[in-house]
Amino acid sequence: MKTILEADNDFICDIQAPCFQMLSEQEVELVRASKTQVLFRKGDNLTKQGAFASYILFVINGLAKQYIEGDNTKNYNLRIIKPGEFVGLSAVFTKNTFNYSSIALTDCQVFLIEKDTIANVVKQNGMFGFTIIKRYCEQNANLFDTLRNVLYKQMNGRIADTLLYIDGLKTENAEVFQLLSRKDIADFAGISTESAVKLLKSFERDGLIELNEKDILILNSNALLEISKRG
Amino acid sequence: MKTILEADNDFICDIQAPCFQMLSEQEVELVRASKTQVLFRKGDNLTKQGAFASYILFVINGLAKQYIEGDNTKNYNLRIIKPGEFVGLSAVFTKNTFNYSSIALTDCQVFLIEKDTIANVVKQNGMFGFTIIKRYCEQNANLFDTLRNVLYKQMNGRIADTLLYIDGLKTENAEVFQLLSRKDIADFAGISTESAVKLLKSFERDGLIELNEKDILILNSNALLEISKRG
DNA sequence: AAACAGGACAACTTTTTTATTGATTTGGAT
DNA sequence: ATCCAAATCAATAAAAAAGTTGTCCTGTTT
Repeated sequence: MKTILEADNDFICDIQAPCFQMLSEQEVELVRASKTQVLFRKGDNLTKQGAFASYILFVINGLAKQYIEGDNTKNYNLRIIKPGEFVGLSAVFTKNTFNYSSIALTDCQVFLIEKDTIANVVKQNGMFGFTIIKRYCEQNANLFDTLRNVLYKQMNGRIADTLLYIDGLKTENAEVFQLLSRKDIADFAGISTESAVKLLKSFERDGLIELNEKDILILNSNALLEISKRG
Repeated sequence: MKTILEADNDFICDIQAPCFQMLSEQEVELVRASKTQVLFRKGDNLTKQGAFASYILFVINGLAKQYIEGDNTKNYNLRIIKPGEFVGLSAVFTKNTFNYSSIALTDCQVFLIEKDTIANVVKQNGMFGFTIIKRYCEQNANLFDTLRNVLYKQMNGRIADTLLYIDGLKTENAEVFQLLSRKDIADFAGISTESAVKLLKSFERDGLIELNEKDILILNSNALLEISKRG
């Protein structure tokens, strides 16, 4: 008997995502043979910082949150992982362990591909390798932005940044703010929850944003951009 | 700078657990070289059903819960994982993926050992292999009990079983019941949460147990044993 | 030294989750 | 057809978590 978890496996995850289109029949077969599909429930960890990474993850649908864990309970949120994105790319080429954790914000269909398989396909297929490298570089560039953010900006700039970033996801995922608590937002900005709450209220008072329960509407993105730039 | 996550790594996890005592200097070195230590926070997944398993986990301290995921939201709890126990033994020898999920009930210091390493050490050291097999068999035997439970017993028997099982953990972990919700208990017994609540109350009325907030005191274990046997 | 950014703490409110209870339904066994 | 075990549903209560706000403390900047 097939459980729901396995059902329609072939149907759902036949490798239709754009980035797999450039693979040859034989290469697709390689990937298909080594992959496994998993339903991560809301709240499940997709990756755990420090755990061995023998595979990469490719998110088919659902949203997840990638973060680094510090001491005690201080996490820093790095990004929202969207459908069509990879998690754990660095595991393939260098590091043997995940250097961040990630957790499902909604149920996520994900498939896992063993790193040897990806490595082999990359070696065979330059074009595929190219897109992988490109993605990896993008993530890397974002890391630099993040670092700059933390190093040089203060509260206002950071939270403005955070709001603009998350707002950018709203086109594809209108409900994204509903999935995030004030603590989540604070952890994106790298400030305390209380400070985040206060800043949001003050932005609202200044007419920059509007708070509807958990949803946040950006009223004046130029001003926010300005605040973000000013730091 | 060392983060708390890494600090005292060598100190905490030098392989002092009984089951590693029988390893030679050189074998310990093998394990030490391939292992990584991770702090799983309360609520983190130690394993995810269906994900690739390239390592086994050894719990140093903390408690976790192992369960199988069904369709929708129906989970079945298999066991409480205690310090000194392995998770994912089957990954080493046969299956390439975890066939259950597990989640930390408290913060857990765990170390992860790559499966190749364990396999090699087992091949070298018969005595170590023996204890690994022994543990594996124990887990297996418990699985049969579980199966029998599900197949042949009804509510009363199942919840009596569950209570006796969890109560057995109280000697080492007095607070174990505090870590479990009524849903957790229901998922151990494989019944609905509401039924679990009602049965617990009825057991209390009959003087078999005493409910103090989340803690449960067994007053008449013989009667519970009887109920468990009767099924 | 004064001003400021921002975290920590405490008190409190609101929201969400968990627990509880009774009523109703379902699907087998008898 | 009837009885029973047990799930489901619905309403409510209780507990826990999240959000909010004000005050205070600390380390920097000017």
